Amino acid sequence: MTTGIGNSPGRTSYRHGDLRRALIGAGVTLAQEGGPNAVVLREATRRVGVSPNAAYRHFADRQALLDAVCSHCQALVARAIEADQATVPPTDSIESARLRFRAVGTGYLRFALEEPGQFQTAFSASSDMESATSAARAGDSGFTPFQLLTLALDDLVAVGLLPAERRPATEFLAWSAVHGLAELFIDGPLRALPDSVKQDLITRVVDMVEQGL
Amino acid sequence: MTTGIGNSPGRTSYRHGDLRRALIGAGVTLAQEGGPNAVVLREATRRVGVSPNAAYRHFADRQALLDAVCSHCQALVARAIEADQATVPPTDSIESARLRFRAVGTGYLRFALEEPGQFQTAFSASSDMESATSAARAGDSGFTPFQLLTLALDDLVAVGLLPAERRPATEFLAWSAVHGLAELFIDGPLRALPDSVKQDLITRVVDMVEQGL
DNA sequence: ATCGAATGTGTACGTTGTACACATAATGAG
DNA sequence: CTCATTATGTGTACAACGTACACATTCGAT
Repeated sequence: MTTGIGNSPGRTSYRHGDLRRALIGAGVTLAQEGGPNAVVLREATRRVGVSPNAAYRHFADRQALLDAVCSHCQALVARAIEADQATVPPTDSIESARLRFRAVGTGYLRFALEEPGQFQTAFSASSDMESATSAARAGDSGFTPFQLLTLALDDLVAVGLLPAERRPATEFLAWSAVHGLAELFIDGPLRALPDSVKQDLITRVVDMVEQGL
Repeated sequence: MTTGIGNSPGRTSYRHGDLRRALIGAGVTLAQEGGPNAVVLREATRRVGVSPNAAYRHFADRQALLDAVCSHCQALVARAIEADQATVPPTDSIESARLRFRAVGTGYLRFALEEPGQFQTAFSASSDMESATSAARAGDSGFTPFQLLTLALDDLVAVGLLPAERRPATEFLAWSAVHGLAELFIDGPLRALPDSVKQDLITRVVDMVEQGL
Protein backbone atom coordinates (compact mmCIF):
# COMPACT_ATOMS: atom_id res chain seq x y z
CA MET A 1 0.00 0.00 0.00
CA THR A 2 0.85 3.67 -0.29
CA THR A 3 2.71 3.27 -3.51
CA GLY A 4 2.16 6.89 -4.44
CA ILE A 5 4.41 9.89 -4.38
CA GLY A 6 6.06 11.09 -1.19
CA ASN A 7 6.46 7.89 0.77
CA SER A 8 7.46 8.43 4.39
CA PRO A 9 10.11 6.43 6.23
CA GLY A 10 8.77 2.97 6.94
CA ARG A 11 7.31 2.68 3.49
CA THR A 12 6.38 -0.71 2.12
CA SER A 13 6.94 -0.01 -1.56
CA TYR A 14 10.28 -0.52 -3.20
CA ARG A 15 10.22 2.87 -4.87
CA HIS A 16 10.16 5.93 -2.69
CA GLY A 17 8.42 8.24 -5.07
CA ASP A 18 10.11 11.52 -4.31
CA LEU A 19 13.46 10.64 -2.84
CA ARG A 20 15.37 13.62 -4.11
CA ARG A 21 13.05 16.07 -2.44
CA ALA A 22 12.87 13.96 0.71
CA LEU A 23 16.66 13.87 1.01
CA ILE A 24 16.89 17.61 0.60
CA GLY A 25 14.23 17.98 3.29
CA ALA A 26 16.16 15.75 5.67
CA GLY A 27 19.32 17.66 4.81
CA VAL A 28 17.66 20.97 5.61
CA THR A 29 16.63 19.59 8.99
CA LEU A 30 20.17 18.39 9.63
CA ALA A 31 21.47 21.81 8.65
CA GLN A 32 19.03 23.35 11.08
CA GLU A 33 20.28 21.10 13.86
CA GLY A 34 23.99 21.51 13.31
CA GLY A 35 25.00 23.61 10.33
CA PRO A 36 26.64 22.45 7.11
CA ASN A 37 28.92 19.88 8.75
CA ALA A 38 25.88 18.13 10.15
CA VAL A 39 24.52 17.48 6.68
CA VAL A 40 25.62 13.85 6.60
CA LEU A 41 24.59 11.74 3.66
CA ARG A 42 24.06 8.50 5.57
CA GLU A 43 22.00 10.22 8.24
CA ALA A 44 19.78 11.84 5.63
CA THR A 45 19.08 8.48 3.98
CA ARG A 46 18.47 6.93 7.40
CA ARG A 47 15.85 9.52 8.27
CA VAL A 48 14.14 9.03 4.95
CA GLY A 49 14.17 5.26 5.45
CA VAL A 50 16.32 4.30 2.53
CA SER A 51 19.71 2.69 2.06
CA PRO A 52 22.76 4.99 1.95
CA ASN A 53 23.51 4.33 -1.69
CA ALA A 54 20.03 5.28 -2.83
CA ALA A 55 21.14 8.87 -2.50
CA TYR A 56 23.58 8.38 -5.36
CA ARG A 57 20.71 7.97 -7.81
CA HIS A 58 19.84 11.61 -7.16
CA PHE A 59 23.10 13.28 -6.15
CA ALA A 60 26.58 12.80 -7.54
CA ASP A 61 28.08 12.89 -4.06
CA ARG A 62 27.67 14.40 -0.64
CA GLN A 63 28.68 17.82 -1.92
CA ALA A 64 25.90 17.79 -4.50
CA LEU A 65 23.37 17.06 -1.76
CA LEU A 66 24.86 19.83 0.36
CA ASP A 67 24.60 22.23 -2.58
CA ALA A 68 20.92 21.46 -2.97
CA VAL A 69 20.36 21.92 0.76
CA CYS A 70 22.28 25.18 0.56
CA SER A 71 20.02 26.44 -2.22
CA HIS A 72 16.96 25.50 -0.21
CA CYS A 73 18.30 27.37 2.82
CA GLN A 74 18.91 30.46 0.73
CA ALA A 75 15.30 30.34 -0.33
CA LEU A 76 14.39 30.37 3.36
CA VAL A 77 16.51 33.49 3.81
CA ALA A 78 14.71 35.09 0.87
CA ARG A 79 11.39 34.32 2.52
CA ALA A 80 12.54 35.84 5.80
CA ILE A 81 13.47 39.05 3.98
CA GLU A 82 10.16 39.08 2.13
CA ALA A 83 8.35 38.66 5.43
CA ASP A 84 10.05 41.70 6.91
CA GLN A 85 9.46 43.72 3.76
CA ALA A 86 5.79 42.82 3.82
CA THR A 87 5.35 44.73 7.07
CA VAL A 88 6.32 48.14 5.69
CA PRO A 89 3.31 50.37 4.97
CA PRO A 90 3.09 51.66 1.39
CA THR A 91 2.01 55.17 2.45
CA ASP A 92 4.98 57.35 1.54
CA SER A 93 6.83 55.94 -1.42
CA ILE A 94 10.15 57.50 -0.41
CA GLU A 95 10.00 56.37 3.21
CA SER A 96 8.65 53.06 1.99
CA ALA A 97 11.68 52.48 -0.24
CA ARG A 98 13.94 53.29 2.68
CA LEU A 99 12.16 50.88 4.99
CA ARG A 100 12.07 48.14 2.40
CA PHE A 101 15.82 48.52 2.05
CA ARG A 102 16.28 48.27 5.80
CA ALA A 103 14.01 45.24 5.86
CA VAL A 104 16.51 43.37 3.68
CA GLY A 105 19.06 43.74 6.44
CA THR A 106 16.77 43.10 9.38
CA GLY A 107 15.13 40.10 7.74
CA TYR A 108 18.51 38.63 6.87
CA LEU A 109 19.77 39.08 10.41
CA ARG A 110 16.57 37.92 12.04
CA PHE A 111 16.82 34.68 10.11
CA ALA A 112 20.49 34.32 11.06
CA LEU A 113 19.57 34.55 14.74
CA GLU A 114 16.48 32.34 14.51
CA GLU A 115 18.00 29.58 12.36
CA PRO A 116 21.76 29.81 12.68
CA GLY A 117 22.38 26.34 11.29
CA GLN A 118 20.35 26.92 8.17
CA PHE A 119 21.80 30.38 7.75
CA GLN A 120 25.35 29.08 7.91
CA THR A 121 24.46 26.36 5.45
CA ALA A 122 22.83 28.82 3.08
CA PHE A 123 26.09 30.65 2.57
CA SER A 124 28.55 27.80 2.99
CA ALA A 125 30.80 27.38 -0.01
CA SER A 126 30.09 26.72 -3.62
CA SER A 127 27.97 29.76 -4.39
CA ASP A 128 29.31 32.08 -7.02
CA MET A 129 27.62 35.05 -8.64
CA GLU A 130 25.68 32.93 -11.11
CA SER A 131 24.19 30.67 -8.52
CA ALA A 132 23.41 33.68 -6.34
CA THR A 133 20.66 34.40 -8.83
CA SER A 134 19.55 30.82 -9.47
CA ALA A 135 15.86 30.08 -9.24
CA ALA A 136 16.27 27.29 -6.69
CA ARG A 137 17.40 29.88 -4.17
CA ALA A 138 14.46 32.22 -4.58
CA GLY A 139 11.67 32.90 -2.13
CA ASP A 140 7.98 33.32 -2.83
CA SER A 141 8.57 36.43 -4.90
CA GLY A 142 10.95 34.51 -7.13
CA PHE A 143 14.01 36.47 -6.03
CA THR A 144 17.11 35.32 -4.21
CA PRO A 145 18.33 37.23 -1.15
CA PHE A 146 20.94 38.92 -3.32
CA GLN A 147 18.35 39.98 -5.87
CA LEU A 148 16.07 41.36 -3.18
CA LEU A 149 18.95 43.52 -1.98
CA THR A 150 19.71 44.70 -5.51
CA LEU A 151 16.09 45.63 -6.10
CA ALA A 152 15.88 47.53 -2.83
CA LEU A 153 18.94 49.55 -3.79
CA ASP A 154 17.54 50.27 -7.23
CA ASP A 155 14.43 51.60 -5.54
CA LEU A 156 16.57 53.78 -3.31
CA VAL A 157 18.03 55.36 -6.43
CA ALA A 158 14.62 55.64 -8.05
CA VAL A 159 13.16 57.67 -5.19
CA GLY A 160 16.28 59.81 -4.96
CA LEU A 161 17.59 58.56 -1.62
CA LEU A 162 20.80 57.27 -3.20
CA PRO A 163 22.71 59.27 -5.85
CA ALA A 164 22.98 57.23 -9.02
CA GLU A 165 26.74 57.72 -9.21
CA ARG A 166 27.14 56.00 -5.86
CA ARG A 167 24.96 53.06 -6.84
CA PRO A 168 27.53 50.69 -8.40
CA ALA A 169 28.66 47.86 -6.17
CA THR A 170 26.64 49.10 -3.21
CA GLU A 171 24.98 45.69 -2.89
CA PHE A 172 28.34 44.28 -1.93
CA LEU A 173 28.96 46.98 0.67
CA ALA A 174 25.58 46.55 2.29
CA TRP A 175 25.79 42.81 2.11
CA SER A 176 29.23 42.79 3.70
CA ALA A 177 28.13 44.70 6.77
CA VAL A 178 25.02 42.66 7.38
CA HIS A 179 26.59 39.32 6.55
CA GLY A 180 29.55 40.07 8.76
CA LEU A 181 27.39 40.82 11.74
CA ALA A 182 25.52 37.58 11.15
CA GLU A 183 28.78 35.62 11.13
CA LEU A 184 30.01 37.30 14.29
CA PHE A 185 26.71 36.47 15.94
CA ILE A 186 26.65 32.84 14.91
CA ASP A 187 30.09 31.48 15.51
CA GLY A 188 32.10 34.59 16.12
CA PRO A 189 32.89 36.36 19.37
CA LEU A 190 29.46 37.97 19.62
CA ARG A 191 27.78 34.64 20.09
CA ALA A 192 27.16 35.01 23.81
CA LEU A 193 25.78 38.54 23.75
CA PRO A 194 22.34 39.04 25.31
CA ASP A 195 19.58 39.27 22.78
CA SER A 196 18.78 42.91 23.50
CA VAL A 197 22.33 43.92 22.66
CA LYS A 198 22.15 41.91 19.48
CA GLN A 199 18.97 43.69 18.45
CA ASP A 200 20.63 47.01 19.11
CA LEU A 201 23.62 46.05 17.00
CA ILE A 202 21.34 45.04 14.15
CA THR A 203 19.77 48.49 14.15
CA ARG A 204 23.12 50.21 14.35
CA VAL A 205 24.68 48.20 11.54
CA VAL A 206 21.78 48.97 9.25
CA ASP A 207 22.11 52.61 10.31
CA MET A 208 25.78 52.52 9.43
CA VAL A 209 25.07 51.09 6.00
CA GLU A 210 22.32 53.61 5.30
CA GLN A 211 24.60 56.46 6.30
CA GLY A 212 27.77 55.11 4.79
CA LEU A 213 26.55 54.34 1.29
CA MET B 1 71.10 10.62 17.81
CA THR B 2 69.15 13.88 17.74
CA THR B 3 67.48 13.28 21.03
CA GLY B 4 67.03 16.99 21.61
CA ILE B 5 64.02 19.24 21.33
CA GLY B 6 62.15 19.71 18.09
CA ASN B 7 62.62 16.38 16.40
CA SER B 8 61.54 16.37 12.78
CA PRO B 9 59.54 13.61 11.11
CA GLY B 10 61.77 10.61 10.64
CA ARG B 11 63.23 11.01 14.08
CA THR B 12 65.00 8.09 15.71
CA SER B 13 64.25 8.89 19.31
CA TYR B 14 61.15 7.65 21.04
CA ARG B 15 60.27 11.08 22.38
CA HIS B 16 59.49 13.84 19.97
CA GLY B 17 60.52 16.73 22.13
CA ASP B 18 57.99 19.35 21.15
CA LEU B 19 55.04 17.47 19.80
CA ARG B 20 52.36 19.90 20.86
CA ARG B 21 53.94 22.76 18.96
CA ALA B 22 54.71 20.53 15.99
CA LEU B 23 51.10 19.38 15.75
CA ILE B 24 49.84 22.95 15.85
CA GLY B 25 52.32 23.81 13.12
CA ALA B 26 51.12 20.94 10.94
CA GLY B 27 47.54 21.98 11.69
CA VAL B 28 48.23 25.55 10.59
CA THR B 29 49.64 24.23 7.32
CA LEU B 30 46.59 22.04 6.82
CA ALA B 31 44.38 25.04 7.54
CA GLN B 32 46.33 26.99 4.95
CA GLU B 33 45.79 24.26 2.39
CA GLY B 34 42.10 23.69 2.94
CA GLY B 35 40.51 25.66 5.75
CA PRO B 36 39.21 24.37 9.07
CA ASN B 37 37.76 21.14 7.69
CA ALA B 38 41.18 20.18 6.40
CA VAL B 39 42.63 20.22 9.90
CA VAL B 40 42.55 16.46 10.28
CA LEU B 41 44.09 14.95 13.38
CA ARG B 42 45.51 11.85 11.74
CA GLU B 43 47.04 13.82 8.90
CA ALA B 44 48.70 16.20 11.34
CA THR B 45 50.27 13.32 13.25
CA ARG B 46 51.29 11.70 9.97
CA ARG B 47 53.14 14.84 8.86
CA VAL B 48 54.87 15.11 12.17
CA GLY B 49 55.88 11.46 11.97
CA VAL B 50 54.07 10.17 15.00
CA SER B 51 51.23 7.74 15.65
CA PRO B 52 47.68 9.14 15.62
CA ASN B 53 47.12 8.58 19.31
CA ALA B 54 50.19 10.52 20.31
CA ALA B 55 48.13 13.66 19.70
CA TYR B 56 45.89 12.74 22.63
CA ARG B 57 48.75 13.35 25.07
CA HIS B 58 48.57 17.02 24.11
CA PHE B 59 45.00 17.65 23.01
CA ALA B 60 41.77 16.34 24.47
CA ASP B 61 40.33 15.73 21.01
CA ARG B 62 40.36 17.01 17.46
CA GLN B 63 38.42 20.11 18.48
CA ALA B 64 41.08 21.06 21.02
CA LEU B 65 43.74 20.84 18.31
CA LEU B 66 41.57 22.90 16.00
CA ASP B 67 41.12 25.51 18.73
CA ALA B 68 44.87 25.82 19.14
CA VAL B 69 45.32 26.11 15.38
CA CYS B 70 42.57 28.72 15.32
CA SER B 71 44.37 30.78 17.97
CA HIS B 72 47.58 30.56 16.02
CA CYS B 73 45.82 31.73 12.85
CA GLN B 74 44.33 34.69 14.68
CA ALA B 75 47.82 35.67 15.71
CA LEU B 76 48.73 35.66 12.01
CA VAL B 77 45.83 38.01 11.33
CA ALA B 78 47.08 40.29 14.08
CA ARG B 79 50.51 40.34 12.49
CA ALA B 80 49.02 41.22 9.09
CA ILE B 81 47.20 44.17 10.65
CA GLU B 82 50.33 45.28 12.46
CA ALA B 83 52.25 45.13 9.18
CA ASP B 84 49.77 47.43 7.47
CA GLN B 85 49.75 49.78 10.43
CA ALA B 86 53.52 49.95 10.41
CA THR B 87 53.44 51.62 7.00
CA VAL B 88 51.53 54.72 8.09
CA PRO B 89 53.78 57.77 8.59
CA PRO B 90 53.60 59.38 12.03
CA THR B 91 53.66 62.93 10.69
CA ASP B 92 50.19 64.28 11.45
CA SER B 93 48.77 62.66 14.55
CA ILE B 94 45.17 63.13 13.42
CA GLU B 95 45.67 61.78 9.93
CA SER B 96 47.88 59.12 11.42
CA ALA B 97 45.11 57.89 13.71
CA ARG B 98 42.73 57.78 10.76
CA LEU B 99 45.14 55.78 8.64
CA ARG B 100 45.98 53.40 11.45
CA PHE B 101 42.27 52.74 11.82
CA ARG B 102 41.93 52.06 8.10
CA ALA B 103 44.96 49.79 8.26
CA VAL B 104 43.08 47.49 10.62
CA GLY B 105 40.55 46.90 7.87
CA THR B 106 42.97 46.67 4.99
CA GLY B 107 45.37 44.39 6.84
CA TYR B 108 42.52 42.13 7.87
CA LEU B 109 41.22 41.91 4.31
CA ARG B 110 44.63 41.55 2.75
CA PHE B 111 45.28 38.53 4.95
CA ALA B 112 41.87 37.10 4.07
CA LEU B 113 42.75 37.26 0.37
CA GLU B 114 46.31 36.03 0.76
CA GLU B 115 45.60 33.15 3.14
CA PRO B 116 41.93 32.29 2.85
CA GLY B 117 42.28 28.92 4.53
CA GLN B 118 44.03 30.29 7.58
CA PHE B 119 41.67 33.24 7.73
CA GLN B 120 38.63 30.99 7.71
CA THR B 121 40.20 28.85 10.37
CA ALA B 122 41.05 31.84 12.52
CA PHE B 123 37.41 32.73 12.91
CA SER B 124 35.85 29.28 12.77
CA ALA B 125 33.77 28.51 15.81
CA SER B 126 34.61 28.37 19.44
CA SER B 127 35.79 31.92 19.97
CA ASP B 128 33.83 34.00 22.40
CA MET B 129 34.60 37.46 23.75
CA GLU B 130 37.03 36.20 26.39
CA SER B 131 39.12 34.20 23.96
CA ALA B 132 39.05 37.13 21.52
CA THR B 133 41.46 38.79 23.91
CA SER B 134 43.52 35.73 24.82
CA ALA B 135 47.27 36.02 24.61
CA ALA B 136 47.67 33.01 22.31
CA ARG B 137 45.91 34.97 19.60
CA ALA B 138 48.06 38.08 19.78
CA GLY B 139 50.57 39.31 17.24
CA ASP B 140 53.98 40.79 17.87
CA SER B 141 52.53 43.79 19.66
CA GLY B 142 50.76 41.47 22.09
CA PHE B 143 47.30 42.39 20.86
CA THR B 144 44.66 40.27 19.17
CA PRO B 145 42.97 41.51 15.98
CA PHE B 146 39.98 42.58 18.03
CA GLN B 147 42.14 44.51 20.46
CA LEU B 148 43.97 46.26 17.62
CA LEU B 149 40.62 47.41 16.29
CA THR B 150 39.52 48.62 19.71
CA LEU B 151 42.72 50.58 20.18
CA ALA B 152 42.44 52.19 16.76
CA LEU B 153 38.91 53.33 17.57
CA ASP B 154 40.02 54.71 20.94
CA ASP B 155 42.65 56.72 19.10
CA LEU B 156 40.01 58.02 16.72
CA VAL B 157 38.13 59.38 19.71
CA ALA B 158 41.32 60.74 21.27
CA VAL B 159 42.18 62.86 18.22
CA GLY B 160 38.58 64.01 17.85
CA LEU B 161 37.70 62.15 14.65
CA LEU B 162 34.97 60.16 16.38
CA PRO B 163 32.54 61.75 18.87
CA ALA B 164 32.81 60.00 22.22
CA GLU B 165 29.07 59.44 22.41
CA ARG B 166 29.21 57.37 19.22
CA ARG B 167 32.11 55.27 20.43
CA PRO B 168 30.29 52.41 22.20
CA ALA B 169 30.03 49.19 20.21
CA THR B 170 31.65 50.70 17.12
CA GLU B 171 34.20 47.88 17.09
CA PHE B 172 31.39 45.50 16.28
CA LEU B 173 30.07 47.68 13.48
CA ALA B 174 33.45 48.10 11.86
CA TRP B 175 34.29 44.46 12.34
CA SER B 176 31.02 43.35 10.80
CA ALA B 177 31.58 45.23 7.57
CA VAL B 178 35.14 44.10 7.10
CA HIS B 179 34.57 40.54 8.23
CA GLY B 180 31.53 40.23 6.00
CA LEU B 181 33.45 41.32 2.93
CA ALA B 182 36.13 38.79 3.76
CA GLU B 183 33.57 36.01 3.99
CA LEU B 184 31.95 37.00 0.72
CA PHE B 185 35.36 36.99 -0.89
CA ILE B 186 36.42 33.63 0.44
CA ASP B 187 33.48 31.32 0.01
CA GLY B 188 30.71 33.67 -0.84
CA PRO B 189 29.49 34.87 -4.21
CA LEU B 190 32.33 37.35 -4.66
CA ARG B 191 34.91 34.59 -4.86
CA ALA B 192 35.45 34.82 -8.60
CA LEU B 193 35.77 38.59 -8.85
CA PRO B 194 38.96 39.89 -10.48
CA ASP B 195 41.50 41.12 -8.02
CA SER B 196 41.27 44.76 -9.04
CA VAL B 197 37.56 44.80 -8.26
CA LYS B 198 38.26 43.18 -4.93
CA GLN B 199 40.80 45.86 -4.08
CA ASP B 200 38.29 48.53 -5.00
CA LEU B 201 35.65 46.94 -2.79
CA ILE B 202 38.08 46.87 0.11
CA THR B 203 38.63 50.60 -0.19
CA ARG B 204 34.93 51.28 -0.50
CA VAL B 205 33.97 49.15 2.49
CA VAL B 206 36.51 50.90 4.66
CA ASP B 207 35.18 54.21 3.32
CA MET B 208 31.68 53.16 4.25
CA VAL B 209 32.72 52.27 7.77
CA GLU B 210 34.63 55.51 8.22
CA GLN B 211 31.67 57.51 7.01
CA GLY B 212 28.97 55.44 8.67
CA LEU B 213 30.32 55.35 12.22
C1' DA C 1 4.21 -9.44 -22.49
C1' DT C 2 8.78 -8.01 -22.68
C1' DC C 3 12.82 -5.28 -22.55
C1' DG C 4 15.47 -1.36 -21.12
C1' DA C 5 15.88 2.47 -18.08
C1' DA C 6 15.29 4.22 -13.57
C1' DT C 7 15.71 3.47 -8.89
C1' DG C 8 16.69 1.02 -4.50
C1' DT C 9 19.71 -2.73 -1.83
C1' DG C 10 23.92 -5.32 -0.11
C1' DT C 11 28.50 -5.83 0.43
C1' DA C 12 32.90 -3.91 0.72
C1' DC C 13 36.92 -0.70 1.25
C1' DG C 14 39.55 3.16 2.78
C1' DT C 15 39.59 7.10 6.02
C1' DT C 16 38.45 9.44 10.23
C1' DG C 17 38.07 10.19 15.42
C1' DT C 18 39.03 7.98 19.51
C1' DA C 19 39.05 4.27 23.43
C1' DC C 20 42.09 0.94 25.79
C1' DA C 21 46.05 -1.57 26.81
C1' DC C 22 50.93 -1.55 26.44
C1' DA C 23 55.90 0.20 25.75
C1' DT C 24 59.50 3.29 26.57
C1' DA C 25 61.92 7.37 28.12
C1' DA C 26 62.71 11.15 31.54
C1' DT C 27 62.79 12.30 36.42
C1' DG C 28 63.26 12.37 41.16
C1' DA C 29 63.73 9.69 45.87
C1' DG C 30 66.19 6.45 48.40
C1' DC D 1 73.18 4.25 41.19
C1' DT D 2 68.80 2.03 41.39
C1' DC D 3 64.33 2.05 40.93
C1' DA D 4 59.59 3.58 41.03
C1' DT D 5 56.67 7.15 39.12
C1' DT D 6 55.14 9.93 35.58
C1' DA D 7 55.07 11.61 30.92
C1' DT D 8 54.83 10.43 26.41
C1' DG D 9 54.51 7.52 22.19
C1' DT D 10 52.67 2.85 19.96
C1' DG D 11 49.35 -0.92 18.53
C1' DT D 12 45.08 -2.71 18.09
C1' DA D 13 40.30 -2.06 17.67
C1' DC D 14 35.72 -0.12 16.69
C1' DA D 15 32.00 2.72 14.95
C1' DA D 16 30.72 6.10 11.49
C1' DC D 17 31.37 8.19 7.14
C1' DG D 18 31.71 8.65 1.90
C1' DT D 19 31.40 5.92 -1.94
C1' DA D 20 32.46 2.07 -5.56
C1' DC D 21 30.49 -2.11 -7.56
C1' DA D 22 27.35 -5.71 -8.37
C1' DC D 23 22.63 -7.03 -7.94
C1' DA D 24 17.38 -6.55 -7.41
C1' DT D 25 13.09 -4.48 -8.30
C1' DT D 26 9.89 -1.64 -10.55
C1' DC D 27 8.18 1.59 -14.19
C1' DG D 28 7.16 2.65 -19.01
C1' DA D 29 7.32 2.13 -23.75
C1' DT D 30 6.87 -1.00 -27.36
